[in-house]
Amino acid sequence: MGRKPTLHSVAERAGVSVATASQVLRQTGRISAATRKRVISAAEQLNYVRDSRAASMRSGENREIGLVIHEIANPFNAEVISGISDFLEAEDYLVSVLDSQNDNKREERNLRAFIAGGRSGIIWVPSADVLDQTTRLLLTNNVPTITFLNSFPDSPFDHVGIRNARATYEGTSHAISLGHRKIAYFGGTGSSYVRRERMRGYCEAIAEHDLGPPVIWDCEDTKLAASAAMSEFCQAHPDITAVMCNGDRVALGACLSLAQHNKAIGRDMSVIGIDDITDAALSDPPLSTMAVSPIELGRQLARTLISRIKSPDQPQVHVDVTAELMVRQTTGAPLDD
Amino acid sequence: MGRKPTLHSVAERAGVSVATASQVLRQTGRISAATRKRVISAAEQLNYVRDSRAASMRSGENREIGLVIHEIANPFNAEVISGISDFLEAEDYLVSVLDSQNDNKREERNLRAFIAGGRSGIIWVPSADVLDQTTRLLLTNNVPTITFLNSFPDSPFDHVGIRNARATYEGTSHAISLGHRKIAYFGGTGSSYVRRERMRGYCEAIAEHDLGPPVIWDCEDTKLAASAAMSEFCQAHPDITAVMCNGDRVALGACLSLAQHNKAIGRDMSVIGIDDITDAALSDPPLSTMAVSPIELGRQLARTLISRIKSPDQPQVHVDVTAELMVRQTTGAPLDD
DNA sequence: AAATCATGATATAACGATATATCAGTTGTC
DNA sequence: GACAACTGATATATCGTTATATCATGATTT
Repeated sequence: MGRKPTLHSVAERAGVSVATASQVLRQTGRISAATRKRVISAAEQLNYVRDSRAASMRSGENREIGLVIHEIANPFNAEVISGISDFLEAEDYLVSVLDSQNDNKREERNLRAFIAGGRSGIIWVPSADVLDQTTRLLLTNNVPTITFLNSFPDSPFDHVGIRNARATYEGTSHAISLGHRKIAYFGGTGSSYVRRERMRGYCEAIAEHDLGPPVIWDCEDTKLAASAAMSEFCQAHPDITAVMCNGDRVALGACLSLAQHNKAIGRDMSVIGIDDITDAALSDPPLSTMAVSPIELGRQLARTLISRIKSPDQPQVHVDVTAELMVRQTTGAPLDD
Repeated sequence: MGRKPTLHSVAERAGVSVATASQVLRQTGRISAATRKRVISAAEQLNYVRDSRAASMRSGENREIGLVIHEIANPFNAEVISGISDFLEAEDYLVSVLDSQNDNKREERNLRAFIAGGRSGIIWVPSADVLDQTTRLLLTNNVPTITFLNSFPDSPFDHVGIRNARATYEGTSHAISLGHRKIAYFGGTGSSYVRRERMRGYCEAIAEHDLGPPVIWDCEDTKLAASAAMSEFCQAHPDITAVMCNGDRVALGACLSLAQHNKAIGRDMSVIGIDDITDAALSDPPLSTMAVSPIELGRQLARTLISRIKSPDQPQVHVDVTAELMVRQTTGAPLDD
């Protein structure tokens, strides 16, 4: 079995022309029941798989979507990938994933590969610092593109994300309503679109209640970094009683450090996350967080992308999904002084 | 910008033939410095991206590898994907991922898509119950395929995985050397290749020390399921003092339940995992586990796959990476009765 | 019986690139 | 000055499909 079967070999075995074989396998044209059966059986016997490169080149149709994400190992990202795949598979699209690992050079290479492969659409979680050329590449090559979760200034693309400012505003307000007066924003680095929005919501909430100047503490977005950062943070700001975190992973890292220093989480220090990753509910103590539904994100994304593919000239679309407050056990009233 | 730029439009703008343009962009053939410059500049101005479908169809070369995994959201899987990508990118391959979500129908669809796309190699984590037809499809279409982590009976493919039996043998032996006499195997369901091997290593270790019949407790491979299962398990087997777990995720779930029932982990009950996922060290208490290096897996995988692509007719290869005992704080001597 | 129509199949030209052969010119050799 | 050898560029066939037009053939109409 030296080479792989082609439409030619299927047609030959069935004793018909390639044109006929093609029509049978695509269920189109006028074909008699007898020859249809012969072709199908020949294809099965040969284990024929249509070459999608040739097919999509000729027909212009390619039911494959490319997803470029900047960190597959991020549990929230991993969870939403499943959500996306489910919805797009229902529409008979296939979603393949490339990981850009937060590197804008790799990001461009990955997007370029999807353009090169003639994907019918691209879903893209932009890195914090997108290259100008990357945008130009996508535009000139005319691929329907949607940014997801993160965006960037003057983006010409459709966007599906989270109502970030509102999420942190409500998370912070939750702490305020419990009686906290000294609340910090904890985690993240740099100024991606997502983080800017989240910090804005936090700032608005504390400004509204005259809780003094905002306190923002940077740290890398991993559990390990967050744990180390929280130790330093407690030393630097002993008066703070609640932290609105940049995400669940950071929040869980913070809790880890607090537990190790024998602080009572939800009493000495309240912690609020964003995302509601699976581990949030399965941590000790369970994390209070602003929950985002991967299902809902997947649904919106699929809808927006398909609508863009169908009518490429419609005006830019921007959809934001609302996060819901999920009170568990890392938030509570502050201790009296 | 109606349509996307092609080699034809680049050649036209540079005032040369498509053949020349192609040679310039592939850095082959004899081309003068002057025309080379004109072509490159034309390509840049047009934001030209080579259509990899046409290119790979004609040349037969396609530096893309497909990875079919059965659960992207599994943290261990997510971590090894990065390891794999790193090594294969160094060899100038691109790795795209499809998630089969543990469904053998979807698994076949995904593999079929990679065959259809003319990938130069496929890395595949087989589901627990692979369809016969799936194997035939891969063989007849002549795609270099490597199974990864999991395998299945009579697999004709190269394999890179973990020395599973040895890992559980050593994990169990570690518990025995601490003085434990009642040790169970905890977690997983059904009988995938991986789990069979892991149970075998555990059985061998306890048989070697005459520790009675093996105790095996099934549960689904998630933290939530493991937590619930551990509660039941403690009721059913109050005499057991150590569990060798089917993986870190299950081990962490077990710890969660133990903590909630106020059992001292590492004293009342010792817990050993496999994998050493990032969270293992960042849990409270940190998890003792049989550590597998994603880097090492990635290296072996890349090497095996590339060697198979280069010489398709070499005999079947089987590589297993050794897991190393990593003692943290979930294992300790059992309490006296 | 000639004209019309539907049926089932096929021939052929694309899609966008690359491999191969070829072709003018120029330069070099004896 | 004839022939070879090299240089830089091009024409053409091809990869495996699908879209379109076309073509026999037999059935139906007038």
